[in-house]
Amino acid sequence: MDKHILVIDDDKNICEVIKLYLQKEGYTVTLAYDGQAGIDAFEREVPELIVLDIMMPRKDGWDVLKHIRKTSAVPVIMLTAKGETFDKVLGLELGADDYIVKPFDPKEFIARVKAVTRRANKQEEENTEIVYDELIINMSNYTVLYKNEIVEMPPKEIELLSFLASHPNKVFTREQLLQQVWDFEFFGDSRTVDVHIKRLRKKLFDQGKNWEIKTVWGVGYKFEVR
Amino acid sequence: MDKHILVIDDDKNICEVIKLYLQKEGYTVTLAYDGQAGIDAFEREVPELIVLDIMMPRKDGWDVLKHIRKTSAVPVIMLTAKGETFDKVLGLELGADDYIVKPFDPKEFIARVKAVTRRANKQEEENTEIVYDELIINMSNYTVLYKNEIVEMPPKEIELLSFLASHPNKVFTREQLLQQVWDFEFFGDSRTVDVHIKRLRKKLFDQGKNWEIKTVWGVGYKFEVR
DNA sequence: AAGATATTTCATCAATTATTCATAAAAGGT
DNA sequence: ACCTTTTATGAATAATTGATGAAATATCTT
Repeated sequence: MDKHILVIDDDKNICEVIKLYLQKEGYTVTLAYDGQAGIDAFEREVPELIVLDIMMPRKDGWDVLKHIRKTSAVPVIMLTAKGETFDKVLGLELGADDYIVKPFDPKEFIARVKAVTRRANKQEEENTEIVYDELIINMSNYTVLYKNEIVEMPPKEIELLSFLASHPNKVFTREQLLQQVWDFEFFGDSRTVDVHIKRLRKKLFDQGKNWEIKTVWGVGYKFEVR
Repeated sequence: MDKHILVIDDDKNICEVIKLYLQKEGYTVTLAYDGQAGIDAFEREVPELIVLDIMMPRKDGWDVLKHIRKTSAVPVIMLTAKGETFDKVLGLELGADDYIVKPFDPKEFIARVKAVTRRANKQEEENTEIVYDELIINMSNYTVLYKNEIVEMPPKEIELLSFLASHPNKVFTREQLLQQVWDFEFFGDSRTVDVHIKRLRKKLFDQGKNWEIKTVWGVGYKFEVR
């Protein structure tokens, strides 16, 4: 994942502040100081999210959004100054994902950014089908096919399998898995992961497949593909 | 690793004291006596860590931090005088990594410095792949490839190998290795290192490779590259 | 609300890895 | 060559970590 965000706003101070916050969260940030520059940057960089001010000289935020939506479903958060009325209907129609009123609380801003990107990523994940040889994980209908047979599995197991399988060969600690697959802030027993791994292995047990859920002793688990 | 630290504080006495402690730990130290000088030094030197006082004339610590964070994720420890309240929220938002209240205990200070740098280095190391000819150490998979074959190894050995290999030609004493590769404060037998070295050599034994884990008599070990 | 299903926790055992120790071997100094 | 210091190594022991079945909770269905 690239974690790249494009910020389009003619107020350079605001840009800087936003950039700061986002960078602290680990995002790479591109700034554009007017609508046209924003469109150019967008076409050059393929960001994961766009933060877009409405009131800008020449090409305003609505124009930019319209333009972007012609070719892309990238999530967009609109910025609007206090006092300015935000036309929700228009926003909705044009496909804005959220809007924030300036001046805003940094925490809230970050929270919204995360919410929107999470939603978007999820949607992406939900529509993904992961295929390894005879294993097909389909997250849009929560089914797992193994050797052409449907393997019945509870959701958590599917999610865990899906997460591991979508990052092949990378080792994750139990803590990382709990964070990624379980709820955002989950402080349960890390043995929980073991149990789910065990069940997955039991259900998908077989010789001679080209992948395997492997234990990395003292570290965690990985979905290993040969 | 450069082990270079930049200290920014207008109190020259404190600067000197800090410098002393840090140098005793083997760091190279640059001092800057006001915010602007600090920024200049930062741009010139690329330190591994910055120690930054908040209350300074003209450009205060927050300004400096803001400036630095525009371009860099270098770890920063903030200094704050007793009585002064440290705005944790602001600190967190701006991306400070830790803060220490003056006057401080030298031991604690050093401990924090080490903790912060360790954290930063770890993150860097976790995503690294080290390649020497026919040896490939991948820390994100926890795998070692030697002559295109996976060499199974317990984690400690991989970590030791990885550490040595990522500092080629540098000699480490057993004590240093215990500190760096083992847990922070590990007071075990230093022969433990020998045993792990032995096992590594056994597993990676071969003639005519362009690297070697070499014993430096009376000192320690190094990963020597020809 | 009862029953079914899913998830988490827990206790125990087995497997793996880490550490220590005793002894042998090697290196350095005189 | 001889003695001292340091390192290498094999084997024993200790400590950690993982797998697993079963029990306890939580969640979902009807």
